[in-house]
Amino acid sequence: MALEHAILVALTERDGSGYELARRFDRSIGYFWPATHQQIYRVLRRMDEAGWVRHTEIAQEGRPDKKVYRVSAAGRAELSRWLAEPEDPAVLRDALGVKLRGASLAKPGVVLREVERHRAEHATRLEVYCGIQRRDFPKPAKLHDRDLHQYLVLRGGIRAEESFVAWCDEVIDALRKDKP
Amino acid sequence: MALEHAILVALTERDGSGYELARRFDRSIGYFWPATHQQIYRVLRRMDEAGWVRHTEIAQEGRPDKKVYRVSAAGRAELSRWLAEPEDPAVLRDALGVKLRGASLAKPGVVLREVERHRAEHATRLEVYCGIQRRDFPKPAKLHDRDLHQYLVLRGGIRAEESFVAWCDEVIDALRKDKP
DNA sequence: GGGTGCAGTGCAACGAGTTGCATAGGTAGG
DNA sequence: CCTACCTATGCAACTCGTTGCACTGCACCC
Repeated sequence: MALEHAILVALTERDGSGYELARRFDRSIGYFWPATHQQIYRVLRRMDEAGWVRHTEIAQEGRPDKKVYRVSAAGRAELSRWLAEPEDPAVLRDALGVKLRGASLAKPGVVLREVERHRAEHATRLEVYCGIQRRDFPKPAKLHDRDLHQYLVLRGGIRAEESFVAWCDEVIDALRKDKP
Repeated sequence: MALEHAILVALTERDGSGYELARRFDRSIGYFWPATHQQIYRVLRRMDEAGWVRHTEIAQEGRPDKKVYRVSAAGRAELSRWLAEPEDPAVLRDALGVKLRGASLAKPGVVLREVERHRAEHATRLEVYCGIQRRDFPKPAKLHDRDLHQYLVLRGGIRAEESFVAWCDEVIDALRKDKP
């Protein structure tokens, strides 16, 4: 139940509408906590009812009105309560592991090709993250507080993708050698 | 929708009851596709109705009867169909990233302690996986087919935990230095 | 002129996963 | 002796997340 809190963090960084939050999730927080606009709208309404956020309706020309949300004092209190609360460590959940484990039940090469496909996709993500790192954090040693935290989160994404790609390479190599 | 397929893989390796499958998930496949006994029971019934598995009721003394499931021809067909079907790569989803991003909104040290806690838990998991590796796969170069696949899946778990622990160390180091 | 994409909100239905509980006898430990 | 856990199944209720759709109007490209 952390989408509420992910939204609180995002809104603390900057106020925004549901739509705008969904875009931001696509580009940053969503790398670590994906969410669709649907989910965000529903949760924002719930948070509004709970008093964690307040909204201001903004009339616009040519396009629909929007509701811009900001975090209330209660929301900030809830966020700092949650930050201090111990969280269960996340678990892995990747169907590729299941497929690999069942690889001998498919035609030869089928799972190998799937691993290669996943490798390519993760390598692409890694490229994206590295690009962000080069562009936004060229001098990591100088970073403090918020900027530092954002950088470290990105580092987590980079490390995760790197290790996934390296694993794929190990798997691809082993599967090729196993087939004479 | 891969729990069905995870169960098919597990049942192909060895027939079993719902309960027994739940135990096995706790100890092996569940490292990559966690599932509770509840979920497994429900999905097994659905799979039975769909004809992917068949069950035999086995009377026991002193304890409840059990239903032992085995994969049918239709189940094997479905499994090989699924294995050949491209899967969307898994996404990261870890609340620790959200907490880190919101670290400056909590009292100093609160998030640092949480990262340390997670590091410890992931290090423990890593130890468990390494133990399994030493015990079950002392000579990885000799492995083939099923054994090789199982080993490679385990390697994925090890790499993921290693990289998570390394990231935690980077974060802990950076957070300590940032606080004068 | 028609398709696509963006901005903006939202409903309705579904599927996946979690939690609490119930039943029932056996076995182990404080 | 009582608590707690193990084997074994299952119901009920819930939360969480996904997918498909609807409406409006502008801008862009072919």
